[in-house]
Amino acid sequence: MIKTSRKNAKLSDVARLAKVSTATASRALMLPHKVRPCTLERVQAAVRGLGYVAHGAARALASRRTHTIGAVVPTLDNAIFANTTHALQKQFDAAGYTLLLACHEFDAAVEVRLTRALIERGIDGLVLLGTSHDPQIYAMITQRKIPYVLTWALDTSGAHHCVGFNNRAAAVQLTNHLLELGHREFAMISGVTANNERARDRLQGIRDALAARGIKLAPERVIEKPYSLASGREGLGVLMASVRPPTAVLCGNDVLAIGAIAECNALGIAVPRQVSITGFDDMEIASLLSPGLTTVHFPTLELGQLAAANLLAQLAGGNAAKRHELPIELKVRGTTAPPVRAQLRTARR
Amino acid sequence: MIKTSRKNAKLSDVARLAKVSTATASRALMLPHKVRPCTLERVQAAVRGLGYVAHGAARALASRRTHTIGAVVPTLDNAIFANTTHALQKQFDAAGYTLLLACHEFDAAVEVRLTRALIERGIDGLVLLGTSHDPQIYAMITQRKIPYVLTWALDTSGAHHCVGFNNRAAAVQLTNHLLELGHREFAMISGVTANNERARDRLQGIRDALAARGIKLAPERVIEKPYSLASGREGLGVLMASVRPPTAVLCGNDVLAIGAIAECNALGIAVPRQVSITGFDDMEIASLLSPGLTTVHFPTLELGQLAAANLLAQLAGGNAAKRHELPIELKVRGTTAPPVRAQLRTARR
DNA sequence: TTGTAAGCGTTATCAC
DNA sequence: GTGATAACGCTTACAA
Repeated sequence: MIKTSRKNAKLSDVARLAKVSTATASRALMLPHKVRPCTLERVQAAVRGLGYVAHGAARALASRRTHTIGAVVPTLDNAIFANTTHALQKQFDAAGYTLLLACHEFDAAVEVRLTRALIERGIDGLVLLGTSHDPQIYAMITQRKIPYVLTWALDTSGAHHCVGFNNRAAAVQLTNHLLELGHREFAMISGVTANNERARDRLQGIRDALAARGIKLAPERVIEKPYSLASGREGLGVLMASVRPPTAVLCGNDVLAIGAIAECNALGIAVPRQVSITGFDDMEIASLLSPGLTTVHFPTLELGQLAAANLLAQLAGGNAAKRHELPIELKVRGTTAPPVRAQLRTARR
Repeated sequence: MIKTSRKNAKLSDVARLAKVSTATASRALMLPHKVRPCTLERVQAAVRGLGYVAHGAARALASRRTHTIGAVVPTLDNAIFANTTHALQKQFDAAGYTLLLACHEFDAAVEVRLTRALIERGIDGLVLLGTSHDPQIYAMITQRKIPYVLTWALDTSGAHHCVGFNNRAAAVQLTNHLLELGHREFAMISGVTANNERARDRLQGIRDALAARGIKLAPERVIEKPYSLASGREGLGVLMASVRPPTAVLCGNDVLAIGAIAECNALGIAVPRQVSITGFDDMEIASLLSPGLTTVHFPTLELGQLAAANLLAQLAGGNAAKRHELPIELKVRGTTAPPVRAQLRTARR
């Protein structure tokens, strides 16, 4: 049985037991190859014998590195962010870094506060989700020279490292697909666009793609709601109750899309025969249950991996790409025929 | 414009600018009421002027508190853990603590390594998911006297603080419901039970409830697979292809259940007319799309909140409950009639 | 290869 | 209420 001493062993205890100086003991742990094998062995034995665990704060204070990386994300309630965060943690762990996590729930002021808290705790690097952030945040990390990477969206200024998706292009692609199917009556159930350039970019992409065909997205055809199933249901209800219901409803993310489909089911509206529901984000689950669903898939795990790799490269002093765009994938499933009313409307023109 | 000095301001800089000692400067920040208002004002002005941010490592070294709490969870890929983690982070943040997060992906050895890493980084408290952990983990946190709380499951030994669910009782409840509907042919698609007492408890609860009625769960009626949609599909396929397919399939979690339903759809098996699919965990999404689904709901957000509160109470030296069981909820939706074959089989006996 | 010793930036214990 | 000053436990020049 291991003897449990009153106090936790310190490096000096290890050094004494191994009959070396604290400097050598430290080296044995940090740079094993810079120490003679037999002394290394003695130190390691002492470490095991005492159950020594390094004191991170002391180590950080002396070495000026915490081996900790911060991540500030909107929320973990959304699978896409949870996945990405998971991937981040995994990659960082593999590189010997621990993850400090904070969720701001789409509140810009909270984001500033949380970021400040992380910096104060001490982080060697920072992952920020999205590109639009309070100037205070950029000021803090710039002044303290903390390496960072923006994820999910792509920075247009060229000032920041970023690895992400082109949300606008994704929206254009999805909209064009629907246009080719013959749709002309569009609507969107969008996430809240405030403090969320991903939501804004998606909405803009749709507007742009439609504008290219001379179609305008009327204000009453754009519903902005928080990401939730209930929002999706409500949004669809409002849209379909209007005098001129749309034939194609684009949803800001998978949760909204699922809610919209559920409401269609509840209202007896056939999908996609009467209305096409499409959306952004993963939706593996949704597509399983509603096989006709067309979506834009974003590889969130790869995003996390590459974002982590980018930041680690910066930390290693290597040459990390300033901008890395990940490809998205349009997943067309089920029917290719346009909804009934879309055909009628188109024909009438 | 704020002047950006070459180096980050230290407390001694603040003290000099405010014309006080570092001791007073420190007090002004830590115990504002122990300092005369006018000096407090001077210090605060200096802090603002210099953009001073405390050095966490130095602070932790001197005060022996990191204001950081660690959480080791299986994964964030599963919504239930992501939700709980989100709630934890939120609660801890509100109390001035930052969250260090690690995911072990159901690997016991990784869990030990990650926990050690968190301890090494310095944590004031620890949240562990589940009750079954490597003895090394308990040894480390006990020896270092780190307050901790076990979550999700309930500790039976009484040795640990825990706040969680009675997974076995939940399984009994769900099984009894199916028994009352007239089901006699049961099967389970379980998660991997190794290193997962939640999965084990659920399986055991089903076995117990059936045994009480003299029914045995045949080995070929228990399929153990990782939590994934694909697993659910495969599992159901195997079960229904057997010579004597079950009428009631209990799924270890929502993801497996959704997969099972999807496979039913693909195979043309009517749910719940030909087979009842039920499961554990949230399933708000699944139930929206397959209204007949009966599930056991676990309030994961409340769990996170209460677990955090328990740990914070311990940290504050207060009296935290040693064991806190959260109620689960059986959500019966849709049909109450037993599946067709179940009726036939029962009648034949 | 190893040892000596000077920090790292705070907090906390004393006196005053 | 405030100010010296000694920890806190480790890393890292610099010396040997």
